[in-house]
Amino acid sequence: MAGRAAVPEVIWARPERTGRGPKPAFTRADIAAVAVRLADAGGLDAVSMRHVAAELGCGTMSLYNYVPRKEDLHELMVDAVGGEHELWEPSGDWRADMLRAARQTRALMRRHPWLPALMSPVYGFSPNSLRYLEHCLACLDPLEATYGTKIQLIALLNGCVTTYVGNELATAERTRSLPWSEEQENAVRIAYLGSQIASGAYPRMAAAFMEDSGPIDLEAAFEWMLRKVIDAFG
Amino acid sequence: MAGRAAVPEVIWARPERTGRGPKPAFTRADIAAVAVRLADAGGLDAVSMRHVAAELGCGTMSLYNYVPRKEDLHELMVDAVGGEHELWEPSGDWRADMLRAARQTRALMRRHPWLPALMSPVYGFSPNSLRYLEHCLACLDPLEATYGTKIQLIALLNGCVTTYVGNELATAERTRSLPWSEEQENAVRIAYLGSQIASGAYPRMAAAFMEDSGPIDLEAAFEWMLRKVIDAFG
DNA sequence: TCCTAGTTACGTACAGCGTACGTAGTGCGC
DNA sequence: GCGCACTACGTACGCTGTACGTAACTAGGA
Repeated sequence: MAGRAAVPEVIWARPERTGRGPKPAFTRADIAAVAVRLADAGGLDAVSMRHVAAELGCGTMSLYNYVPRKEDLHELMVDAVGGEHELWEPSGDWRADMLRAARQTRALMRRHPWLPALMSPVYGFSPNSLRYLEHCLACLDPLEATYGTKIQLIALLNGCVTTYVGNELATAERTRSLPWSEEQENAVRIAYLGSQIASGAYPRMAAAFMEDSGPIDLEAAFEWMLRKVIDAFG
Repeated sequence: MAGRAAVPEVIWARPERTGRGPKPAFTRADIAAVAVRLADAGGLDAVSMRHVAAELGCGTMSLYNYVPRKEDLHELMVDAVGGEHELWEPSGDWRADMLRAARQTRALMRRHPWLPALMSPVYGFSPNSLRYLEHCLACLDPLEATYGTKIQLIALLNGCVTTYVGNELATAERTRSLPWSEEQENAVRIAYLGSQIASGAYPRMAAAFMEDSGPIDLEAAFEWMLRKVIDAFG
C-alpha cells in the first residue's frame, strides 16, 4: 500500500497540505522559487532533485513529499514564471494586444532561458497559464471568430515565439557547461557551413550568403514574424 | 595530450576514417540507423550510448570513436531521417510546394515522434538539412523576395510544423514509459481543467468549452495553420 | 622490410541522476 | 489518549554520460 499512486495525478489537483501530521516546512511557491533561481543561474541541468532539496535545506527524499515527480517540479517552475506575466486592460485593438503579449512572453523567456525547453502543451493547465490564456481571450473579444479559432491563434503565436526565442537561445544554453564559448562553437559551425557552400553543391545558399543584408537585427526579425502571423488572421 | 579535443567540433567536418589503424567496423550510417530504430521503438530514452553500442555489437566506449559526444549521435539521427525527405521538381507554384514540404515534414515527424524534441537550429548544417534547405529555396524561386526573407519563411514554417506536431505528440511520447496510458493522463488533466473552469474564474475559457465545435479535425487544423502562415507572405 | 605513430577496441571507474523503499517522529481528528 | 496520516530522510538500485588506461592492429616513412 505504500509507494506512489499508480494513477496519473495533476499536481494542481493535489492540495498543498492535508491537515494531518507535522506542518509542511515549505510551500510550493518556495520550492518553485528555488528551482527557478537555480535554473536561471546554472541552466536546467542545475535543477536536480538533490540540488533543489539541498538549497531548500532538506533531505533529497523529503522533496518528494511536495513534488511527486521531477516533471511536476518543472510544471511548478513554468507556472511560477508564468506569474511574471503582467496583464493589462484590453485596449480594444486585438492586434496591438497580441503583439504586446508576444513581446512580454519573449522578455520572459530571455529572463529565463530554460523556459522554451520546458514549454509544453501539457503544462497549459497551471493556474497562471489559465490566467494568461483567459487574458488573451479577453484581448481577442473584438475579433469576430469562434473561441476555437482564437485559441488556435494564441497557440500558434505562442508556438512561434517559443520556437523563435528557443532558437535564439539554443546555442547559449547548450554551451553553458561546455569547455568552450558560444562564439567558438558558432565560428566552427559557420566555418563548416562556409566550406560546404564553397563546394558549389548549394548554389542558392551560396547566393543567400553573398546577399550581405547587413547585420541581422533580431529584434526586427521577431517583430516581422509576429506581424506576419497576426496579419494572417485578418 | 590524451583525451578529447578541448575545442568545438562539427561531426560533419570530421572524416569518417583517417586511413591509419584498423578499419572501422561501422559507418556513421550504420550507427544512425541503429539509433533511429531504437528511438522509433522505445523513444528517445532508449537511445543511450550503452544501448546503441550493444545493439551494434560493440563495447560502449568503442562508440566514442565514432561519435565523440552523445549530442553528435542526436545530430546523426536528425540527419539520417532528414534523408527521408523526398524532393521533387519545383512546380512553379511556391505556395503549393511549401505546403507539400510542410506536409512531408509532418509525416516525417509522425513516423519519428522523437524528432520534434531534437529539432534545433544547431543541427541545421547537416548534409541532409542543407539539401532540404536548398530544395526549399529552389521552390521559392518564383517568390520575389530576398534570400533572407525566404530563409525566414522556411524557418517560420518549419518552426510552426515542429511546434504543431510536437504538441500533437507530446503526451504520447511522455506517457510512453509511464505506468498509465495517454488516455488516462488526458482524462485526469481534462477533469482538472473542467473543475477549474467550473469555478467561474475563467468565463471565456468556459465559453470555449461550451462551444462544442464537433470533433477536432487535427488534419484540417494543420492545413488551416499552414495556409495562414503561407498567405502572410503574399 | 621493419618500426612507429595514430587508430580502434573496450574494460574499469566515477560522479551524478531519478526515485523505490523502509523507518522514525510528529500532531490532528476521533 | 489512541491511532493514523503525514512529514522527514538515509540507504540503495539501476541507470546515465564519459574520462582514462591498456592492448591489438595497420598504414606510412626509413
